[in-house]
Amino acid sequence: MPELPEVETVCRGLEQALLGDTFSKITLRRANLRFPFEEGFAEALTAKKITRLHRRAKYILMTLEDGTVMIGHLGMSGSFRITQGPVAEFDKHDHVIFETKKGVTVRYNDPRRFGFMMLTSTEAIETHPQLIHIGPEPLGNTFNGPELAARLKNRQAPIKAALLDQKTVAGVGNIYACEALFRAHISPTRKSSTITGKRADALVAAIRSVLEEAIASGGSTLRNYSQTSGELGYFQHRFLVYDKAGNDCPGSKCSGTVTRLVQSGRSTFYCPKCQR
DNA sequence: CGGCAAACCTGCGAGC
DNA sequence: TGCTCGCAGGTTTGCC
Repeated sequence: MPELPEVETVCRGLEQALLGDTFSKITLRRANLRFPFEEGFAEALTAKKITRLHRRAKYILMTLEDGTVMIGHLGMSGSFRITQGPVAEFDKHDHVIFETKKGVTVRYNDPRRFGFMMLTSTEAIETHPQLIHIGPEPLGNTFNGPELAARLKNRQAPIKAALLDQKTVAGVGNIYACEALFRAHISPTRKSSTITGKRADALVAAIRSVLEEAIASGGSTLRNYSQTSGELGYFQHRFLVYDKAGNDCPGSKCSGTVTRLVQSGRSTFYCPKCQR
C-alpha cells in the first residue's frame, strides 16, 4: 500500500484522533505481524498519554508521555481505521485494537502482515536499526540537487532502483518513483551516477512536487488503502504513467507509448521517447 | 561493497 | 463456477 504520502496521511489521521488522549486497552489478536510482538508490547503503551505522532520515511512514530516510542510500518497492506466507541465486529485481519479513555477505537488491519510494530524510546530513535541508514526526507530543507547527486555518485544501478533504496532518499516507493522520473523526463534505466547538475535538480523538484500533490489528495488508493476515516485517497486518478502501459504518453508534445518493464523484480512504467 | 532475485503472506483479477 | 497463474504500494536476506 503505502509510500510517503499515504503514511503521512495516516499519521495525520492518528494525530488528529489520539494526541493528548490516553490508551485504556490494547488487544493483540494474534502473536505476530511480520515479526512477533515483543514481550510487554501492549503493557508498555497502556495507561499512557500520547504526546506526539510523526512520520520518518515510511515509518509511523507514536510517542508516549514517558518517552516510549512505538515504531509502526504498514508494509504493503496495513491500514488504520479510527472510529468512536466500541466496535461490534472485527475483520479477520484486524490484528491490533487500540482503545482510549475518550472512547476512540483504532483498528490496525493488515491482510499480508508485512507491517510491524515495535518499541523504542525517544533517546534511541535516531540510532534505531530500522531508521539509522535512512536517507534524507524528500520534503525537508536539506534535500536538493547536489545532495541527491552526491548520494548517486559512483552508483551503477539504474536510477529507478536507487530511488527505491531508502538510503538514497526516504519514503519514495514504486509508484512515486515512476511518476517522479516521468515528470523529470529521466529514463528509469539511466545509470544513477549520471544524475548530476540540472538533471538532479529536476529530479528533486519532481519528487517533491509529486509527493506534495499526493499528500494534498489524501494519498493513492489502489486496492485496500484508505485514510484513517475510511475515506479513500484519490491521487491515483492523477497518475501519468503508473499502471498505464499501452496508453499514449501524456506529455503534450510526445507521441510515445507508456511502456512497462521489470527492474529488480518491480514493475516500472515510463515513456521511452521522452524519458532519457 | 553493489546489484539482483527470492522470501515473507494474502487477495484479487484474468484466463482457461 | 472453479481452478491456476501472475501480480500487488515494502523490506530484508542471501547469493553471485
